[in-house]
Amino acid sequence: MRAALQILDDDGLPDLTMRRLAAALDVQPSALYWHFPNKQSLLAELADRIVAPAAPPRPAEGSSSSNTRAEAGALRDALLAYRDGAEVVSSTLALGLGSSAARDRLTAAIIADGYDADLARRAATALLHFVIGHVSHEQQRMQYDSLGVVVPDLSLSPQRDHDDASEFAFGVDLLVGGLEQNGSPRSPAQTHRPGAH
Amino acid sequence: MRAALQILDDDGLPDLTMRRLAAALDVQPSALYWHFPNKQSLLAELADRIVAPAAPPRPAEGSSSSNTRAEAGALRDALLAYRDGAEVVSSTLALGLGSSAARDRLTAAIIADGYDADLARRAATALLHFVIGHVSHEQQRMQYDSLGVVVPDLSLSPQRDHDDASEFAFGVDLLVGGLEQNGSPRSPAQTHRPGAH
DNA sequence: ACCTGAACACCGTTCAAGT
DNA sequence: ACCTGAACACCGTTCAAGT
Repeated sequence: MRAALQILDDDGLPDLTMRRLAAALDVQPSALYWHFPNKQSLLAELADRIVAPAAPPRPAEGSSSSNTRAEAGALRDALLAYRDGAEVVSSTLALGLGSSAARDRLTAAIIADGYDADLARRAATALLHFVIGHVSHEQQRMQYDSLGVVVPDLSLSPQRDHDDASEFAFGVDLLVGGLEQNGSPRSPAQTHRPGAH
Repeated sequence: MRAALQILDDDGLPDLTMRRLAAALDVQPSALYWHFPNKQSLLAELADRIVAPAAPPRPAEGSSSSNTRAEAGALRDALLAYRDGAEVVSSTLALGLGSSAARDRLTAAIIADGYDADLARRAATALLHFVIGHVSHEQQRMQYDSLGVVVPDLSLSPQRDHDDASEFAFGVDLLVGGLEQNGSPRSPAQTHRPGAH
């Protein structure tokens, strides 16, 4: 795991191959298959380690939706801490393998902000998709910037002064805003569009 | 492109290799490199074709945020129309290659619902991340379901009756709700958290 | 318990050469 | 203009065999 995180951070996810990892450990590639059934499970464990330090400052009651915002920010920080961190978590998230910790933590934060558990779970899913998508985008742009690739800036985009952090906060605010108006804190569970099913 | 979409839909993105595509066209793999500089650009063009039919029903003025909701739904449908469609678009989205059509169309829909252009662009980015993340998740679950893989259902999730469509609608509603309270239609541009930089 | 050696069945990409 | 042939430098994974 330590060696894998090293390779990931130094050279990126595409270079994190079983053969390269084996070489870093002075071992034959086949040796890794005694410790992990396959590459996917190795990545899943890596994802857990990346998400793990995403502990939010502290649970605070009262201030509106502050726990949710803090948790989203902490998760972003955790993903940004390793190169291609978002991509690693994204790849394992869909498999049901690992990284449910991220969703669980977001859910807990939303509940701590006073929302019903079922609503919280669904909102956490939406928030998680946004967070991973956004950070993934950030990191891929970083990679292309560092490679000197001229990424064609969106042709008709006049100002590009919103930096990543504020754009991230904007997205979180949209979701939190929707949350606050949909099921307001301490209200019973309520579906968003009655009769939609 | 036709052959590539065929392979994608029949066997999924992992099986869409240059060699397999060449074989389907009765051609040597190297022949493809006369038509495309590399695999990435081939995928980018594929992504454009997948997103293309995402035309929303019709622009309607008046009903609150209906254009945005319709466009998001149309985009979801387009991604679902091909196996691993979301993954294809996701992979090219970050590169700045192609698939800016999706963001542009979402932006246009939000503007049509009466929002300021700058706000619309940032909201479209957030919405796009959610849509792609959600559909990507849906499709990966499909793949594992069809393979008979027992995906460990979230341990402490009592009811799992919200189907994908309604969960998708819920996420869209959250973002649209946040949009409605943040910068209400026809109001001038306004930052979300003054002094946040 | 943990690893090696050797193989299997693949990849994307390049490039001289053909027609 | 469009393609072949042949190669380069890789992949993930399996499995008998070693210690």
